[in-house]
Amino acid sequence: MPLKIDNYHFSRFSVLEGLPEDESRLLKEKMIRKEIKKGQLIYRQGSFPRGVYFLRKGKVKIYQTNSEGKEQIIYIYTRGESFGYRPILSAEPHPVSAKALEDSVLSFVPAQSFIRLLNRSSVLPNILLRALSREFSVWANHISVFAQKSVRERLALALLILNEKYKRKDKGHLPPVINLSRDDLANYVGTAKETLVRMLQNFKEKKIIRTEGRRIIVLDPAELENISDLF
Amino acid sequence: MPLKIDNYHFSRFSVLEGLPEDESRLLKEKMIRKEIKKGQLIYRQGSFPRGVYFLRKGKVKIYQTNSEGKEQIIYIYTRGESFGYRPILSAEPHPVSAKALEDSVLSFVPAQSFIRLLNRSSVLPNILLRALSREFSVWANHISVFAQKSVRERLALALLILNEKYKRKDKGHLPPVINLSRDDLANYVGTAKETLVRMLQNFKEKKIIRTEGRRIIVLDPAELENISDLF
DNA sequence: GGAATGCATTGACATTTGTCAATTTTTATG
DNA sequence: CATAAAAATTGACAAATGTCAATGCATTCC
Repeated sequence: MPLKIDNYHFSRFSVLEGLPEDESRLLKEKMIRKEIKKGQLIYRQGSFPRGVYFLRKGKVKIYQTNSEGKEQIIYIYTRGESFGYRPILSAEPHPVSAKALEDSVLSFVPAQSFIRLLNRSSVLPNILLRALSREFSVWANHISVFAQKSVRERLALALLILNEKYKRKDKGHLPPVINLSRDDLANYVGTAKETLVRMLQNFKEKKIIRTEGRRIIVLDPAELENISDLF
Repeated sequence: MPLKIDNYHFSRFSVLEGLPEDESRLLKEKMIRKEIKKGQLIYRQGSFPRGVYFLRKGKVKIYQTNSEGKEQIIYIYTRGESFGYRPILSAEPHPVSAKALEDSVLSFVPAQSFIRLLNRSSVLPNILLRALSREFSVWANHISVFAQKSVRERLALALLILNEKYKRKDKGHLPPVINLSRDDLANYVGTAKETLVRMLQNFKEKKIIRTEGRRIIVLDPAELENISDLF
C-alpha cells in the first residue's frame, strides 16, 4: 500500500536539488543566511515578494488571517523545502503570511537573482512546473478533506502528517514528538481550540496518542489511518 | 474596490492566448474537436492523463469522490479555460475526475504533442508557471473558506462565483441564470443537499435570489458579498 | 526557585449541520 | 399531454461543533 499521507504534503521538494552544478553554484552565491526566532514573521499576506526561501532548519507555517482575526494554516514547511517563490512567478502579492514555528535557519535568494536564473536555466522551469503541478493534487485533496471530513477525521489526518514532519533526521528510530501550540494545531485542523482539546483527550483515552505537556506522541498510527479514512 | 471574487477563480486562463503565431498554429494542427453530452465523463480520478483540453463551449466540473461515494467539486471550468495538463507536467495520475455539466465542445491535444511544444517553446513554460502560481492563491483561499466559513457564508460565495461563471457572452445585460442540480451545488459548497435547499429558501425569503424551477437568479449580489464576508 | 503570565483544559450550553423519511414538484418520455 | 422517473423540498430529530466562562497547569523571567 502506498502511503496515502504522501498525497497531503510535498515530501521535501527543494528547488536546489536537480539543478546542474553550475546553476546550483550561481544560486548559492546569491544566498543570504538568515536565522530567525520562533514566532518571527517572514512575510505578510498582501505584501510583495522579495525573494525565495530555503528552509535549512526549523519549521515555518504559511497561513491566512480572516476578517475576524482567525488564522488558517495552509501548510507547514520543514527542513529542505523551499517557499515564497510562487508570487514571484505570477507577479502578485503574497496570498499567505509566513511565520517561524520554531527557531529556524533560512537561505534567502532575492527575487531578481531567482528570476535571472529562471530565464537562463534550461531545467529550473521544468522543475518548478513539475512541483507546482504536483502541488495541485495536494491542494485538491486538502479541499476535499476540509469540505467533507469531520473534525475528528481531520485531526487524525493532521496528526499523521505532523508525525511525518516531526520525524528527526538522525533519530529516526525514536518516535516523533509533535510540538505545536493548541492554537496552531486548531488552526491547522480548522476548528476551535476547545473542540480540538476534547478530541485529543478522546485519542488519549483510546491510547492512540500520549502527551507530555503540550507535546504529542503518536502511539497508534494505524488507528489514526482508520479514523481519518483517507481516499 | 477590486472584485474579491476574482481571488476565487482563474478568470478565463487559456494556454492558447499569449502563444506566438507559429506555436499557436502548431498546437491547433494537433487539436481534435470533441462534442460531449451533459453528464459525460472526460477523465477519471486515478487514470493517467492523455492530453490537454480546451473548453470551447459549455461547463465542466472537476471533482473527487470519497470512499463513501460523496463528491466534492473542486472547480468548475467555463468557456475559454484549459484543463487536464497538470498531471502531464508532473507525470502523475489524475487527482480529480472531470465531467461535463452541460453539453460541451472541447478541443483535445494529445499529451505527446503538448510536451513536444512545451520543450520547444520559449514562452509556454512561463505562461504555465504564471498560471500555476496564480492558482495557488485560489486554492489557498478555498482551503480557508472551507476550513472556517459556515455553510451559509460558503453558499453566498458560491453563488457569487457561479453568477460570474454563468454570465452569457452575448447577453451581458441579462442577469445570469445559474443552472446546476441541487446535488452539484451541494457538492460544490460542501454540504448536504437538504441543508443547501434550506439556505436557498432563506435567501429567497430575503429576496437575495429568485428561482425558476431549479434555476437560480441572483437579485442582490451586494448582500451576498456581505454574507460571504470575504477577506 | 517562585511568582506572573500565557497557555491548556473543562463544563455548560447554544447553534449549526447532517440524516432519515415522507411528500411535492419538475423533467423526460412515449 | 399524460405518466413515469428523477429531482427538489419539507419535517422531525440527532449529532457535531462552536462559544463563553471558569479553572488548572507550565514556562519563563527575574
